Formats: sequence, structure tokens, C-alpha cells
Amino acid sequence: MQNSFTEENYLKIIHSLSGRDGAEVSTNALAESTATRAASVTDMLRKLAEKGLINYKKYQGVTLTELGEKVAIKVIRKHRLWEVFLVEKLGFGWDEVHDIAEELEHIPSEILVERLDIFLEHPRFDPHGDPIPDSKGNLTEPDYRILTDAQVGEKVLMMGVLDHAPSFLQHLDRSGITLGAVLEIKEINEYDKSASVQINGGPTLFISLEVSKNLLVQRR
Amino acid sequence: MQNSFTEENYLKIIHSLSGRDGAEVSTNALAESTATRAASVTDMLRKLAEKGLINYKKYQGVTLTELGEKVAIKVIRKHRLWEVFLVEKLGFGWDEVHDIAEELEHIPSEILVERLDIFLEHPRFDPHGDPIPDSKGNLTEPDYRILTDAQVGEKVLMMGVLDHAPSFLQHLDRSGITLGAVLEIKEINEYDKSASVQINGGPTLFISLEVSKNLLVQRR
DNA sequence: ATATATTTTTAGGTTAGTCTAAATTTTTTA
DNA sequence: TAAAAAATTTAGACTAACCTAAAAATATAT
Repeated sequence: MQNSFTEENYLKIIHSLSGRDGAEVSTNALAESTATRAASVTDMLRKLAEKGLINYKKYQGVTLTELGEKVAIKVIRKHRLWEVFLVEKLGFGWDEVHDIAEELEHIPSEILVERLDIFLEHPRFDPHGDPIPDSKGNLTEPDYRILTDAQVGEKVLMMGVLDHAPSFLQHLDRSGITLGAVLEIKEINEYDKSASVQINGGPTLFISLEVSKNLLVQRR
Repeated sequence: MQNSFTEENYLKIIHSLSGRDGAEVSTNALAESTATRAASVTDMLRKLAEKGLINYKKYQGVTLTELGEKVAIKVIRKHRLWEVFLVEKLGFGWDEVHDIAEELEHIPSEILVERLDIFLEHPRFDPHGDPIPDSKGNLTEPDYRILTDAQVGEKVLMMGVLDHAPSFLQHLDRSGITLGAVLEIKEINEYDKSASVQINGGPTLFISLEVSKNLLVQRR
């Protein structure tokens, strides 16, 4: 039994909203993320529950079943592999690939994904630093920290982003903040928590709290 | 206004059934090719006509409008480019790519197609020898002949196939008949029109009329 | 040229995924 | 802890793409 484009999207979104602790996801949160109305979400939840893909009790929110988790991770694997393809092979920017990958992720062929993975030489991370599940469905989230957790004087490596919005990514491009960049916290402004950060030992620039909250880094 | 997956398929099929002379296509022929019932075809034809994609008068069959032709050729371009990708980059056999390309051809992004075309270095033909329309929508069918039209003693170049069925393509693989192979007609059997053909100056084998009818060749 | 066969269309119905409006349940607040 | 607010579900409807069965148009054959 195949899952539809729409079903796959629900599972993927439930996975993402659920977080690594597998917390319950609310109908309204899903309505927001799927850009549909709560009533439509309820309909779909009944259907997904019937198929054994989610645990659903009325008014209680949902979590993925093991089966649902498996399906979600497969979709995420495809999405991230296609993003690597688009950036590495076709020359797209990391700010341009989300919507296209959103379509490609639903192409149904196991062998296609595996061959793509081989062609790309088994990438571990997508262009935004998100980990790519392996072919067995193992997805290990690296424990990166948010830049706001770093102290003055610390040097960290830029490893990923939480916000994938094109405008945010373009802003990073203009600031020279790319994956792998070395960020040294020079100063944190008490008042608004904005930071002065030196990029790759070069220019120093101001980063707002809004931006800091969306940068995933690693101590080096 | 975007066209749906289904609409695109109808246009592509009408294009192919219509041939280069743009002949009228019947409802039943479409029902057969789309694997639906004639009544469903009628519904869709009314819709496509309303959108200005086909010329349709009840009971008279359909042809593509200029707009419909444009859309169809775009889909064909995508299909064939993806097939090249699957064979050249991912290592699929020419017998394995049709169904996957059937899905990929509906991914809606102009820029994706153009970047794919660049990545593949502007291929002129797909893995079955079918010509790939250029980005402006020009599709020039090369005037290949069918192998049945070749005479005893002729040497011809294998340029394409009419039948894309995996079983047919696999049969050609086993016979060593690939695109670009040199075929020399040694003998044609009067009775059943089967032929003895020497492949690349090497082994000679028998080819049934059924097979000959589906091989596109060029005098050399 | 009329009767028969074939093709095509119409009529009415189904499913997936969506919607709005109303009803119900849960949560929050006074 | 009862009333108000918020979240969720139910009821009833819509559209796209399909279906079957029946009617109508066209083509074929005597």
C-alpha cells in the first residue's frame, strides 16, 4: 500500500513538529504547517490512524507509530538527498532548493533513491546541515548548539540552520556565514542580545538575536 | 495557470497519438492509452478544451492547439532529459527508466529543467534515440527509417526504437543491438520476413518482423 | 437506404482532499 | 469551580478525476 503525496507530507510534518522526544502534535499546529484548516486535518488524521501510521485519540494530539516514523524518515531522506543533488550537481543555491525538493521527495522509487545516494557518494548532511537518514532509516541528529548558547570569546563552527526560509539564507550569504565557517563571539550586547561575531578570522559583524537563534554551531 | 499531472499526461499522449501530421485523436484511443474509460476521457476533453489546450468538437476527435502543443513538448522535454539523467548519471538501463521518468516529468520548475539540461550537456537524444526538444520548444523528428524498409546487403546504423517496453529493450540487450550499432542485412526470409543481421561486423542473428518493425535505423 | 454495430457522450455516482459553519470538548481564567 | 475562551471535531458541501449504465451520434453492412 502506497501512501499519497498528501499523506507523506502529513507524516513528514508530524515528525518535524514532534521533535526528537516524539511529543504529541496538535491539530492546530498541523493546520498551520500544512496550510489547511483544522477540520481538514482532523479528516486526514482519522485516515492516517486507520492506516496505522499515527497514534490518534480525539482531542489528544498525535504521534507517529513506528510504521509512520519509517515512512516519514524515508521522505526526509529523499528530500535531503535531492537537495544535495540540486546544490552539488545542478548549481542551485541553498536558498533555492526547498520547494523543488518538496516535489521530488514524493517520487516513489526505492531504487532511484539508492542510486541517487550512490551518485552523490553517500552524503551525510544536506546543504542546510541537516543529517541525511541512511538507507536503513537510521537518523541520528547531531547535538549541535544554538549560537545563542555560545559565550563571549568562544570560537564555534557553523554547522546548520533552523530556519530554511530563502530570505534568511540569503541574509547569511550576504554576511559570509556559510556551513563550516568559524565564528568567534567577540561581544554580546546585554540590551538586545545581539552579538559581534568575527567570521573566519576576517570581518566582524553584528548578528541579531533573531539570527543567532537560527544558527546551529559546534564548539571547536 | 498550472496544469495538473493528469492534464499533462493527456496532452503528452494526444501529441504522441497525433503523430507529426497532427491527425485527430479518438476518444477510444485516448481511453486505451490513459488506461481509463471513454466516459472519463470525454470529461477531461471538455476540460482541456475549456482551457484552450485542445481543439475539440463532440464526436470528431481532438487535436492540440498551439498552446497545448507547447505544454506537451515541455513535458516531453522533461521526460527525455530525466531519462538521460537516469541512464547516464545514475546507471539505470534503458529498459528501467520509463516509469520513473513518467513521474519526474511532472515536477514543475522551468529552472530545474534548464539546469538539468546544462548538467547533462544539452543532450540531443534520449536513451531510446528519441529527440529532445530544445528549451524554446523546437522538436525536430529525425527521419529515420524502420529496419523493415532496408534491403538485403544494406548496412545501417541503429538509431532508435519505437517500442519502449522493457521486455523488448531487454531482448535487444541480449542480442547486442544497442544505439549506434552497425546492422548489415544479410538475408531476408520471404516467408515470414524475418532477417539475418550481422551486428557490428560480429555475430549474425535472426530478427523477427516484429522486432524489425520497432527498430529505427539510418543508412550509413 | 435502412438496420445494425460501434463510438462517443450524458447522467448520475464515488473517493481524496479540501472547505465553512456549527457543535463539542478541553483549557484557562476569574 | 463555573463561565468564558480556545481547540477540536462533526456535518454537510465542493472539485478533480475517475466509474457504470444508458442514450445519442456516427459508421458499416446488407
